[in-house]
Amino acid sequence: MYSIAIMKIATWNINSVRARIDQLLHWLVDSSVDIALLQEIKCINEVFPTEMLNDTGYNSAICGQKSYNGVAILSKYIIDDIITWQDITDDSQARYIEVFTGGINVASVYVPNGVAPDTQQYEYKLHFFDVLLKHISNKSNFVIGGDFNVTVDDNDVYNPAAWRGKICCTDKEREKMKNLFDSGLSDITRILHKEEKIYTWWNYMAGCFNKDYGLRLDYMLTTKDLAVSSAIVNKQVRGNQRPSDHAPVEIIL
DNA sequence: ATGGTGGGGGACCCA
Repeated sequence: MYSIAIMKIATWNINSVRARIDQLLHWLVDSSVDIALLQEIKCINEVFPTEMLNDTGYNSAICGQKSYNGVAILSKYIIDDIITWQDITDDSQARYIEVFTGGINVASVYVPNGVAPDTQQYEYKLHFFDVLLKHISNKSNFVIGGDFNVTVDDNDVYNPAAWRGKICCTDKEREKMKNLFDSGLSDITRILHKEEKIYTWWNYMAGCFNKDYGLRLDYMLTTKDLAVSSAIVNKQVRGNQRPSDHAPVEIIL
């Protein structure tokens, strides 16, 4: 059963859902988001603001963790068939949740940061991509959004020369993203905005947002059986008081 | 110049 409705699906690394619940509710309403994919909720399921979201018209599926990580999916539609990373791997970090809602399969992912090449965390990041690729291969009617912590090319980096070889900009990480694209997932933001500089994350430090010193780390990837009419970065949300360091990416399906 | 900010939780870890 394929959806023929027009829907807005968006991803946002919120950097603590409890610190930004008011911003979340305003964004959902102001942007008319139908399905929201959240990362870095930084709380356990029991203290996620499920009731406030329900009062605003959203069901929640949560894969939480104390203090760090944590992902969730909010939907105006009924949520079925919830799968978390812990259901499909022996990894205890809360970085992936997948559901069926609004007639499509949707996943929210928070790829490890990786810290720097030649670290254990970097190897964990590369391995995470391999496990993710294996899990999502051959899916259809599928949208996966989230913080992939990788730039695909120089148009995703404000200062490519300075960032070359640094974390989020290494060849090995970019190869993992290409593997996802080769498996049938479309980088819909880039497809609809070729050759543009696009960023979704700006460091809190040194006024990076005001200088537009950013990276594109957040993506909405869609299988080719889905038609997407727009994909934008909502920079207004990054300009809020006490913002997340990431801006949402919003697509219309 | 190796700084700067921010969230979690209550000293440092993570980004």
